[in-house]
Amino acid sequence: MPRYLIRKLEQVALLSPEDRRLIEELAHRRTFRLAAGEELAAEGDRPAAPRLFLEGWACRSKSFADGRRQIVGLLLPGDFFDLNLDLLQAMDHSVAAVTPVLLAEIRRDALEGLAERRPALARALAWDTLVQASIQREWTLNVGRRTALERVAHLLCEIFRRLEAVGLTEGAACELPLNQTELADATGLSVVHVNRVLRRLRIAGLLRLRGRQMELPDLPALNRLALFSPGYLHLARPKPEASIR
Amino acid sequence: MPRYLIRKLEQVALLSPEDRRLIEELAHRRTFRLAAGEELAAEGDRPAAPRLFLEGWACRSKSFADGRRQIVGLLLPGDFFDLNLDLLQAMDHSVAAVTPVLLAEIRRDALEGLAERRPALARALAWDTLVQASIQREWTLNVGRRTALERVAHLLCEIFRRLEAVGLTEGAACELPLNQTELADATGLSVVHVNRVLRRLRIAGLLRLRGRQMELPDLPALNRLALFSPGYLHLARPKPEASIR
DNA sequence: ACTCTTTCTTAACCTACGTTAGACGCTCGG
DNA sequence: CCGAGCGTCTAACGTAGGTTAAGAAAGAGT
Repeated sequence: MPRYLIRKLEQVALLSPEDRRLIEELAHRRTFRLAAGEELAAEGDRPAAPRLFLEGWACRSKSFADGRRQIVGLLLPGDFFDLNLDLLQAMDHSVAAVTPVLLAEIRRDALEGLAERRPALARALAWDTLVQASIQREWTLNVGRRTALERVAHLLCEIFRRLEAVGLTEGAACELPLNQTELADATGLSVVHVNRVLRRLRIAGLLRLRGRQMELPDLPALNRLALFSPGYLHLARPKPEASIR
Repeated sequence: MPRYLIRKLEQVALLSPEDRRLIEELAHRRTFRLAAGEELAAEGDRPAAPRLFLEGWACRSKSFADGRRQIVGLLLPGDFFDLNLDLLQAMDHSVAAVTPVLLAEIRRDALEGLAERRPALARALAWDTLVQASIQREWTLNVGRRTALERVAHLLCEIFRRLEAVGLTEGAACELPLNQTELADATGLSVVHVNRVLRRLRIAGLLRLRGRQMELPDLPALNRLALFSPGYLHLARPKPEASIR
């Protein structure tokens, strides 16, 4: 069931069969389904138990009273939300399902003493948390210093690479269940401008969209345009041709 | 020596004298000094041992080959850099001293088994990591959705509140060793525009600058202008009058 | 087949911010 | 005391991206 998580962790850690069994066990206890659009947690809520995304996309977002909204992160299959977040008093952001979602609740006690019992697994989970932090820094850079074109392109490159890491790409194609409003909120742009940028990418032959699927026919060119250097994802086996450095 | 860290942690956790002794011990082993402007780590470097900032300011930044640069975070006295970062292969960002800095190297083995030996302390350290992540999300929101005026104001509010948490404010005043270039890089703006915004804040009576000190004569008004709600800092005792929610 | 609703798309216009340029004042080394 | 170098400040102008508005497409439910 938690095959995406396992696939991701195995890119950077050697998991024993016992580790894999433990992950399965972690993830099997209690699973939930959410419909697209449903909120998992709202700003101000008391954080609940950590959860693992088994299927589907969600996003973290923060918003102002006047309606401005920023998506501050994407949660893809195999991602945790949030391993330790329940130490905090109140959520500082919301989490909402973008597509129908399947998730597993992780019981806190299952993680106790993990560092001693299964050090490789504990390290892999710590690695995942660090990567989430690194992605967050890249997003700050993205909205802070990239142009609109670079920004959207970068988001697409990141999504593709992250899905690739969990085996959810097919050739140059993958899912893209975000609508243009959501792309705008993730990049700090207006919907209209996102539309303009997508058109330019399409005309340049760098992007094809049909329904909720996207295809990136010339990934190296898109990576270059986006100033995408995949190092920040800290994956062990980056595709050499996907790198600009 | 690590009094700022202790002060910060005691806002949210009950530390036993033994915990405090342990922190002192952690921090005393090896200390370093860096001059203003020196780099602690560069993008691509292999991460070193975790460090604790005892005195002085530093910043994390990422940049492009064409010179664009984004400061993605500030490291203030009492902050860690980075508790677990040495699990990663390569730094995804740089860290540079903004002022002369005093820091302590934390030996990894000192943290082993901490969860069992000193659970309250281990939780306090995990809390600190989570707060860093929360701040990073707020920065993404800041550069993504706030106007230039709000952005700069928000940065000032955050700096003030974080310094207050470690006891480094005096009345309405605190240090601000960042020059306008650095403020621009932290907010995703140009230097010229930061200057314009600072002028507006000064004229509005919300900011007074002399040398490397700033004074915020009307903090509630500045908080409102900045859309600053201190919840994301997850401090236990927020000043009620400093909140807008 | 219909509406209802959401999403996408484009055009016309506007503004918040960036860019370029230069003046002015520190401070620090010689 | 001088200049070099850096940081601050301001003005003039340019542009990337926002806003408003409205039509076209695409689903979703009946």
